[in-house]
Amino acid sequence: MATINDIAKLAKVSKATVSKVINQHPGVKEETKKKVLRIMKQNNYWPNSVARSLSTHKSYTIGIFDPGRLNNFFFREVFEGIERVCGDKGYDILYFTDKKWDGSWVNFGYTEISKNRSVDGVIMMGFGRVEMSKFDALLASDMPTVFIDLDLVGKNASYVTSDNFNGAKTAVRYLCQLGHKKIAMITGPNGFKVATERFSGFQSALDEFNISYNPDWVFYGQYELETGYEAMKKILKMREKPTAIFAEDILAIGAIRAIRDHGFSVPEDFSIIGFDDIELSKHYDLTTIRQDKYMLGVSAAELVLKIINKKNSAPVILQTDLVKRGTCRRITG
Amino acid sequence: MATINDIAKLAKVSKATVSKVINQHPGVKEETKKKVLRIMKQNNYWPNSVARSLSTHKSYTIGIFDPGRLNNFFFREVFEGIERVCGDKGYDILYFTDKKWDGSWVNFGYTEISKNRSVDGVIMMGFGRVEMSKFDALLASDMPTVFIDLDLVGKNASYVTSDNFNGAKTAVRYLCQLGHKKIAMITGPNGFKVATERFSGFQSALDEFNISYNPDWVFYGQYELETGYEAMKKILKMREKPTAIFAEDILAIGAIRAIRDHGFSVPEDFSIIGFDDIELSKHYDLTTIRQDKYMLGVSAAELVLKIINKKNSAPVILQTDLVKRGTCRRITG
DNA sequence: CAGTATTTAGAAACCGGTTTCCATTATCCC
DNA sequence: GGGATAATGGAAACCGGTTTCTAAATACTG
Repeated sequence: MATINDIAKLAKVSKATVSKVINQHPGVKEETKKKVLRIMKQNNYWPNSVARSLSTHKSYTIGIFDPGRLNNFFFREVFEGIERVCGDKGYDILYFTDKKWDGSWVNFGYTEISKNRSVDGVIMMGFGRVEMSKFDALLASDMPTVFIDLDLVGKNASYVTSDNFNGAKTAVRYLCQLGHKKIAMITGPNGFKVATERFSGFQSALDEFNISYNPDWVFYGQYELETGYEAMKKILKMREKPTAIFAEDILAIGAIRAIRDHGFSVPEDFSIIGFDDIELSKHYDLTTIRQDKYMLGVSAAELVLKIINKKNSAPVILQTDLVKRGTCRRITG
Repeated sequence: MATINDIAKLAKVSKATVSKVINQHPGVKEETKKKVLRIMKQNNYWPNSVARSLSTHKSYTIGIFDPGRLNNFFFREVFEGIERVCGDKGYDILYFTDKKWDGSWVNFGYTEISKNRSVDGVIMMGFGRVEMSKFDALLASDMPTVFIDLDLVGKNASYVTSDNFNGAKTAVRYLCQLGHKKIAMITGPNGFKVATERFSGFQSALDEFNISYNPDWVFYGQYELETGYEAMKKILKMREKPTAIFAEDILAIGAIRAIRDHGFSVPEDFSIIGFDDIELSKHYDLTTIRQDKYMLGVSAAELVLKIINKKNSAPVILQTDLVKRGTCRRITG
């Protein structure tokens, strides 16, 4: 492949001049610029990214850290949103893999890893609220950073998330409006930001309707179908049972399966409302709160590009929608 | 961050020596090596990847092209397999986005794009059998390349795929063994390699059981639920109906939904067998042929690393499994 | 037309590494 | 102890760009 030196020779100018033409710097006569451009075109020349990165410390690359492996149901859509925006702006995506370092001494955190590759910014996704100190250096650094679903900010760091609180509140309010007074909640790991916020929304809606909340009807677990299934099994054994259940989609689906497996049905015996609107939910006709996952990715990418370009970096909170399908019914009394 | 020059100064040696230590080249006295290593450790130094790439033309990075956006149900798992292997070997993943070039003149194909970023190899996924000439340059180049589900080979190119022919054959044979003689097939776009192979497997199994195949019972379309749904609707209107249907999972699920929506049931009225074993299939209790998507990713990554290391590059064909669930039944007569 | 201001182009240093090749030093042998 | 040989370390070139700074060429004054 042609290099800048080849082009310089062919155009009988110095590489400095070629570089100026490439980068549209002033101080090159129109005539020479034309000549250089012609030669570049003839040779299908484009400056080498790596060399460019070395001298500019920029790379037209956005890094992604995703060590927790963002929930399968989410990943693809979020990634697609990121990809769309990055592509449109000419950026590629560097996905940092979990490496097992060869017992080498280096103690590289996210900042060092990112700088070592000269990425222009990073998107952090799939992190829980664990070991927050791991982010200190990154937050303090000048590396443009956007967290997905983790409300961390810094000089050059911000975040995007769905409005989990209001989304959950809408869900539970909807159940209340349908006449439900006994509402259970099954949710994710206790420390997770999203789970915490949704739980607050749950409580807030109940308050609004003057319903006291029963701690026995709140279950925590992993974001796995089994968690919902097991929690529901417990509910089914209770003397006093709730009439409705609020749970993230995959947990809600687990609950539905437990209900059916035990000879009951939805929504006749229990109303169920989910959160997320994952692909699967349609197949269970699950009424749920929709998060726009694609938009989450789009927003994250746009935000990191803004930070890179020194524009405003206010966090982005995406609104959610209530998607009414068939798992909730009105009850009386 | 410390550079090689800093280390050289601190250790009172030349950067050439530091470089030799880093790369474990011979010709450095044990004593100096120890000293240099100590200084490196003290300064948490690790050589800059970009600079390294520039001089070695290697980057410890695998590129991925995925313009067709590999089927949602596949992408995540395949990607995870790739990621696992790359991570274990110290490679990161560069995901090339679809860029809209700024009307610039450059006419860069996959080869140029890859070389421009100095990736060590590329994995091509989500491509159909369209415009094969786009791959000519890449196949002829020295860029280590692995195609997923596209049987292209070259000096430094190979591929991984599932054994679609035998997988399909197993599926249809299973139906035949259950007594079915009237079998329909719904499949993907006509030009796609995987669709073609599966169709051959379908035919081959029928031959084996001396069953003539009815062209009216073969449907092509996109890999979308609706395709299966619509095809099944047509089947339901036929005077002579098949008793069993073979279709890729998402199409099979579409068919199941159509069957149910029209008041029939599975497997009582129709036996259905799928192909892929996507996440959704469990939820429909779909009997299907399982492709190991994670392993597809693992194999692709391992293969590209082999090519990079000048080891053998024979294509990898993964075997499939019959997963018996509840959508097929034995019929008599 | 000489003197000054402005364009324009290029030389050189730099980004942070690797690698070749040569000079020095240490080791070996008789 | 001197000469040959092997081990060691560094200078310099290179990878392919960007950027600064200065020199040369051109244009503008009066």
